Amino acid sequence: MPELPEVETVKRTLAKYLIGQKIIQVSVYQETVIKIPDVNEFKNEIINKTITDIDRRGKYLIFGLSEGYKMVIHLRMTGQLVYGEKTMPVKKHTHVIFELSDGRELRFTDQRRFGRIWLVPEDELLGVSGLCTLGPEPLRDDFCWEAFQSQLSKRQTRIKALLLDQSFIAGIGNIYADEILYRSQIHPERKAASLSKDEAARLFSEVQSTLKEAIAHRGTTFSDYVDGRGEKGTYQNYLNVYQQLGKKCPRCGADIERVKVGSRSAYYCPGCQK
DNA sequence: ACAATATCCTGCGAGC
DNA sequence: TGCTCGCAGGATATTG
Repeated sequence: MPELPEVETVKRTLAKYLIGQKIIQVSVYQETVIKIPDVNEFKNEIINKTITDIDRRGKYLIFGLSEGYKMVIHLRMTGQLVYGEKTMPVKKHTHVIFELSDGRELRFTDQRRFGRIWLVPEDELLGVSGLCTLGPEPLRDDFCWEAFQSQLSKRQTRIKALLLDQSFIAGIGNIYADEILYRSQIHPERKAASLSKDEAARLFSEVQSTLKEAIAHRGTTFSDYVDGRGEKGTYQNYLNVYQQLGKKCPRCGADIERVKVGSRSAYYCPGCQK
């Protein structure tokens, strides 16, 4: 599941190779992945544009293109964006291939077909669904403790559900929500407003440190995730609770348990998450 | 405005 | 062996 650390790693690996390259040709094999505009217009508009920069907002990748265009890509669950030689075997579920000016290719594959691509003029970027309602970026300097605490105190939903809400905070998915709550020693079913100031402060801090550590380890590869060069991450070796059912808590030795929060699994330690 | 739930999609493993 | 069922979860639409 590409969450903030995985998308950030894809961004960094791709930036090394793609900036300055021109898109020579594009093939679309699964039309539903192109959200905006329609496929023919997408092809016409993107050909001969140069990639000027790559940015990330939450789990969205934003490619700056020449002539003031932006291409936005969301990998959702199983999306992969890999740069490499034309001679690489074409994987099943390859939906879009971009041919680049250096003779290599950028390929978008997505087993579950949840991923989406938008191409818009710069001034219509906020028209990309989800982008304009995105909450604060947790690793930016302007991630604000006062606002975080104030928002928490007003919400009756369970804390795990709130961490997954992209309009509350951008970039956290199921893996890091569980890991962040474990490190903060907070039970996933606690109501957000019930957290003490100390608990909220721990949460605010662990959101940032967990995501930073995961980026340092190039993300978590649980099933599908690979970076922009097809390499797996290593943070799966450092998980404390996510998918660790039946294992012992590294902190207190209790058995890790699982509950449903909404329709998602939440893994936690019943011994030390209160 | 907020909270909770159904929906999309494919592959995989469990159970019979 | 081969079938069905449940599970995995990001974001959005819908319902209460």
